[in-house]
Amino acid sequence: MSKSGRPREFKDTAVIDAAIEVFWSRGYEACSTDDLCKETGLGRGSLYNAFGSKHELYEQALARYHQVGISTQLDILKADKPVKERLRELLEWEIRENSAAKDRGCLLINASAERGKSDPSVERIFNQHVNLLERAIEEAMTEGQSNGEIPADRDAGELTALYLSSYYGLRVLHSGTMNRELTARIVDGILAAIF
Amino acid sequence: MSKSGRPREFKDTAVIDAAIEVFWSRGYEACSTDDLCKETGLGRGSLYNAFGSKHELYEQALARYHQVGISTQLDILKADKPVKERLRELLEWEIRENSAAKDRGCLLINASAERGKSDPSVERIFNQHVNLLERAIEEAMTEGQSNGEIPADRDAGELTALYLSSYYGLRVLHSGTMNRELTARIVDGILAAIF
DNA sequence: CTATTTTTGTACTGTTTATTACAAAAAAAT
DNA sequence: ATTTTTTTGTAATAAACAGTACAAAAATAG
Repeated sequence: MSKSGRPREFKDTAVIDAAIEVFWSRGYEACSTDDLCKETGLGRGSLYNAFGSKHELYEQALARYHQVGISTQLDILKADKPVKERLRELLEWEIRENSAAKDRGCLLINASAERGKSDPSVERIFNQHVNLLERAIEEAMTEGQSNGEIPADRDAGELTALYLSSYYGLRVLHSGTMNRELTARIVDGILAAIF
Repeated sequence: MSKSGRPREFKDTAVIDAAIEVFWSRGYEACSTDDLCKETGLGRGSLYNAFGSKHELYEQALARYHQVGISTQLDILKADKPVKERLRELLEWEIRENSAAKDRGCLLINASAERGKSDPSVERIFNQHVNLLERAIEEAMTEGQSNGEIPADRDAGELTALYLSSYYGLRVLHSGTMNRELTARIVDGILAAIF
């Protein structure tokens, strides 16, 4: 059972990774299908044959970025370490990640800001990402409270919301201002507020 | 000394306000000069004669949005009230503001996410906005410490960074997820962490 | 080899884009 | 009333856009 003809000359994931780079650097509207062809190395025929449209490729790029990103973040939050270390390491991961991404910030936040109100698929994936992160943070908080790292009389939901919002603020302010002193103070301030 | 001919049929500020609405709803790249003409009510001739280009109108829109926004936020932060009330009121202002803006969030954050890395004027105005906000928050924090509202042994710079990042996270998460329970918990969590 | 299937590059399509050109209109100055 | 200055709407322009058509190429299956 297989009538395979000529095989593809590219790996889908490599193309999507290249597309992530393009959308990350220029955003959705400012990048053209020509840009996508050039950066992925595909011709128009191949690109449209494999992905259907610019928007479908965008969706796959966001989905992959989400997938990779959420898994590394959840790994950090669920590691077998003191809660304080995990929460610090997530913040430090963001610092490194943003540097590696040339201060372009988080692709999902950028997508939400550019297209969240006009593209339901962007809104959906952004919500999913935040939700998974929020749940993992809350688990860490309650764990910290039951092992004595965090005062048990504080509201776990509030602690979670505080950390989550500071984390997203960090991402926006770090890439937007590139003020390293400010970001260092944010990291210290978040941890000092919880522990 | 004035050789004035036919006077304008529009007020510049009204046109810029209409342009703010367009850029806020669609972003920079996704909105066309036709959109701008339709929403401002100007013909192409008038628009180009008065503003020069789409980008120059964008710059004026961002500048006006910044001006109006920073002044109301600084008014709240410098009001003659307990520091705790001021800091709460800024968060509550954001809730109302975002609702009034139909969950489109902050135009400057959106602009920074869409174009911060490719448009120097966006980066400049975003930095200026954040800086003014940061300074006013720090003033409020040190004032709170000297009048006993805030424990004096905590680092004012860290408290400022914490509040600022949470505030920006609130803005992003509020408009991005439209999760009202989360935003309420963020507000409570920020205040509980400082007072 | 031949038949079949799929990929690939190129040329093309029709639309939309930002911006300009320009003449008619409208007001003010003299 | 005529000149001067500016605004205004329309028409035009050239480039860029997302997407399509299609034939040649390349591989497998038999």
